[in-house]
Amino acid sequence: MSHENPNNNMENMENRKNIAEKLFPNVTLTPEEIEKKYPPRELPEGAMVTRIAPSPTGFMHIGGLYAALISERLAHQSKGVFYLRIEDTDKKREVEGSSVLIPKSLEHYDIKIDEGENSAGVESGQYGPYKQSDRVEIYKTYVKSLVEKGLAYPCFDTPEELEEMRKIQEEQGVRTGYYKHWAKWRGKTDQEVLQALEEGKPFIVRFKSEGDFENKIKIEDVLIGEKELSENDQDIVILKSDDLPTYHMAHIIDDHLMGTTHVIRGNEWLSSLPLHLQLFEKMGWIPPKYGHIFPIQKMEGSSKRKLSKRKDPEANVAFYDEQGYPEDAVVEYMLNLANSNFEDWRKTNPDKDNNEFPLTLEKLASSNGPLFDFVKLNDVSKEIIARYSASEVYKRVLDWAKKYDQGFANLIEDNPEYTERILNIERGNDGKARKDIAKWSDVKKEIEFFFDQSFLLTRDEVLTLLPGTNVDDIKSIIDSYTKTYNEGDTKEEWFAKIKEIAKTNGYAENTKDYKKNPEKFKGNVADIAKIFRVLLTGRVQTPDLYSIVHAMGIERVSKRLSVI
RNA sequence: GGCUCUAUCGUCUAAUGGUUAGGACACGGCCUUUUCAAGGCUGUAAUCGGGGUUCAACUCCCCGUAGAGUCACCA
Repeated sequence: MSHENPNNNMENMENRKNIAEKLFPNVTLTPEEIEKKYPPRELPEGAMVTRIAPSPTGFMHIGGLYAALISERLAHQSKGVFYLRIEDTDKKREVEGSSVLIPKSLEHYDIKIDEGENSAGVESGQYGPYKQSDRVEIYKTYVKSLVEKGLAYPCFDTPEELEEMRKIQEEQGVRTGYYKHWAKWRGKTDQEVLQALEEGKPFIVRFKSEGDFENKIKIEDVLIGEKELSENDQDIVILKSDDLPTYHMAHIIDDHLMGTTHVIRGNEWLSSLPLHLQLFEKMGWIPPKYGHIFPIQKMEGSSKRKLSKRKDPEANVAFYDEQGYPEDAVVEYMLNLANSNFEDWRKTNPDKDNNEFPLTLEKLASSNGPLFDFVKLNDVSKEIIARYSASEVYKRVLDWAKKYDQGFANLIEDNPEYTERILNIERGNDGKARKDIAKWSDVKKEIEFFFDQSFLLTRDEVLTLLPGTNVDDIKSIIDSYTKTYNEGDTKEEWFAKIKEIAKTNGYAENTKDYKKNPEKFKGNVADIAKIFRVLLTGRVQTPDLYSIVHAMGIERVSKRLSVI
């Protein structure tokens, strides 16, 4: 390790080359050759190149979708590129077949990737391959050159030795890790390394950090702002014993080669940012801008915690599809979390596609670990569904039911016109539509009673729903109704007749009269309506009765009225 | 535990040293009304605590407290 003698330096360089060659006998490429294949992107000024880079370890996490949505909007609004890169360098945690879930989810939410492998398995883009396991030659080439330059070194510690070291560090109360004098193989002579290699010991490659933990460096995060963090002094692993790189190394190389300008990722990465910046510097590359977003959290008892893959079904994006939330609802809810001015924008632009909303990093910066709020999601969703036409709702519900409730799917598919008529009740584009459907799984319980197949009401049940009402009165009321009913009546005409029926049967015509002199009446007109409501629907709370009567049709109405 | 980040109504947040601290969701009331929704009007509700700096602090600084993240041959 002499720096004084130039001959020694020359000798060291030779030795390192020798070591690198022995480490990677099959690597024949050079960094320069690789760089040539990844020319700078030709994009307009200010265009952002962003990516979503998940590891295929199971289902897609809602936080991943959130980061993807933000990244995609930023890229496309700046006429840039958004791409998907699969980071499958952890073979132990990889879940077979889960990588396809990612493009599937993105496509489902209409988050368009410009490059990467889509759900059909077709890869597009000139900066690939977009799956890290297909890029091992690239990583090894760079790692090899790092070893040649003396910026990385092989390490032959066994896991047991590392465990032992860690224990000692914990006992001594010092920082754990592979750094300074703890970095045993960093100080070994070339001869010792060569010998270990000779013996065929398995190795990993570590980055040789020249950082000092006591040194604070200023880092610039596009979301959090300028912060001070300690310099990295850990000789982190960059190449594992299975020949695959670690995340740190792989993402540095990929983001550089693929021309990424902005990395939007979870803030669990913030503490390793000094390391990443250091790696970029040592590679001689300009780092992208980093933005760390806080995780979406939920309340558990009285404390907040990150949405957990294991405990929380809502952490899985598939959950929202199962529940039947329209994609737009999930997207708009997330846009609202990302930029709180989204709501105002939506209010002033009710008909615009949410893609037109200008998402900004500035507004995103203030989002600090929001709590997932189902009530709010439901509200957003209700507003969106209220704007759908009956036929759109029908189509969406049917699609959903075919996947998650086949029985219900059959029911409404057998009665398309009837179902649409039902769904059209109190639905209009005047902004005053019913807002009682938040998700497709709500629809069944809302409209079930319309269908004879799922409607069974006995006389006794009717009477328990109408306590204190005389059976003869009910009969008489129904009788007057059937006699005066006219299919062509308007809502006003129809209700005038109900009032008339109330009057002739000793009920108050309107609530005001009834409230003035309750003792003079058997009840009021609301009670009359209630009788029909119960007989027709089996419940005491329903949408507008006139609409129900007309949606059901004369035959069904008569049949239901005849139960008594 | 070390290091780091964060802190405004119950929730999501607005207010880049000067506002009666604003909005949305939720909750309550009233109006409308054949029930329920929807709609209109309206109300309750917040700057974590303590010190500074300043004429003036939600805003800047320090110390607490709380929450979160991270400390792997995982990403």
